[in-house]
Amino acid sequence: MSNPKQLNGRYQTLRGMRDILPEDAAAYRKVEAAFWSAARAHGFFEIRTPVLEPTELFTRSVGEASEIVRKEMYTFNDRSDNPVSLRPEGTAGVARAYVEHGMKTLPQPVKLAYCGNMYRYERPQAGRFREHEQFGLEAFGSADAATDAQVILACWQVLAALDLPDLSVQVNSLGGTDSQKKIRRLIVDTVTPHQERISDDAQRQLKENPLRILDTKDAATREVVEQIPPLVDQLTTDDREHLTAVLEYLEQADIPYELNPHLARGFDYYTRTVFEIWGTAGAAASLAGGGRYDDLIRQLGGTDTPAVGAGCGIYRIVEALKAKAGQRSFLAGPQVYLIQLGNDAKRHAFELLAELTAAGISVTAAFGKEGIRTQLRQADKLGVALALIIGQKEAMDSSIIVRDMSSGMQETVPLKRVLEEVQDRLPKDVGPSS
RNA sequence: GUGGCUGUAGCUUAGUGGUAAAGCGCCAGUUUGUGGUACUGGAGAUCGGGAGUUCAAUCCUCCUCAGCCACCCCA
Repeated sequence: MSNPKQLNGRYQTLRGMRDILPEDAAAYRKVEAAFWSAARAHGFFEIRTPVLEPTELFTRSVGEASEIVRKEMYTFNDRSDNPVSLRPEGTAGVARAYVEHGMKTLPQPVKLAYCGNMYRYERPQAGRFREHEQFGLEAFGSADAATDAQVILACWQVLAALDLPDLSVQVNSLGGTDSQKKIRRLIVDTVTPHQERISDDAQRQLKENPLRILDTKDAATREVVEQIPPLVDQLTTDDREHLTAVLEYLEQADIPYELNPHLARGFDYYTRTVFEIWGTAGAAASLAGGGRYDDLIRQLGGTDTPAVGAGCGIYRIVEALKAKAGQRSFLAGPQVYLIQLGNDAKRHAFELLAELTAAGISVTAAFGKEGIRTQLRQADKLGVALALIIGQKEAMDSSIIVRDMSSGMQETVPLKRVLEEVQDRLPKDVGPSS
């Protein structure tokens, strides 16, 4: 409908989509590495599921009435006219895979980790895009509170490993199936008499998903919400004990948490424990969120299986990382710059390139450039540790100049010995990231 | 989906009702084969797109698209 060419006839990314440039990509790597390391430490196995799923998978799991399903899904009919959607979140697909592949026959709990792009057709805003990368953990087949705590712990450890300041873990319980009914009833009964005072959004929520009213930002609505009696009192004894146990485990692991009775989540499938981890920007940029979903597997056609999981937004974590005082770039450029002067030298240089790269050394060269000054200048800008200079003279007697870029000291060595000379002089601990 | 602000070279910005500047970056050079400083030159903008008003619009009006911010919601 709209013209795809916006920038003077050139193409640009779709709304809410963005290129992740090398600088940020390096930070993503860093975060992903921290995640996989924690996932491995906690015994989670990687799973990769499709980006595209039948639309019904999400309407069933995330919820027909949820904001996400109502207006934020990329939904369309494929060429066979089947309604399909880009995944708006990760849990549904993993849960589907658990059922589809009969993972109930594996030793329980089955612990799965994933990392991938999620899609939501929203209005872009700070920390929110239409495509975003998320990593997550899901544990199926354990109803134990310790499993809830382990998922929270794992997320916490990822963020802590990245040394993010001022993290805050928010925990609440929405109750199991029975208590949740009572809680919804209580909210509706308390708020309804004050309907005129609450916002339009809240009135809609009251009908569609009363739990959502809990975290309203509207001042007037908030006042009404404050009148709701403590929800903890509505929990069944089992639910209350479960919550208490989760909190006790968190304490044991030294995780500073806050019991937040206003915490609710936008997916309908949550039962009992829900949690979020906030960074310095508070609720406005929750870095991670998740909870227990004991009914989901059955709703998706599997046998009754308790489960708990979490998802974390990588870009938000990257933002928090970059905001840290004195944070340096994670970009790792090449270590060695190959300077060649003249055609003979260029041939030798190319041979050398093959040899050094095969040995795992990160080498770069600008073969189109001539002139030593230009090439040195570029080597400097790239911040390489060493420059290797080969000109006519060196090409003739099979030698090469090894120049240390920070000290300016250089030495001519036989071509045959370059590899070891380079290996000797490169800082050992600093390798290319990845 | 709702509301507010914004839109000039790759980036950050200046500017005028008569078709545009600067800094950074990029490219090339500053007599001999050596960088980080300095200097010189060059490339690069249909002033987001479209329509309108006008003799004339980058500058005025409208529409549209995009970006930013907030709400809804979420990572």
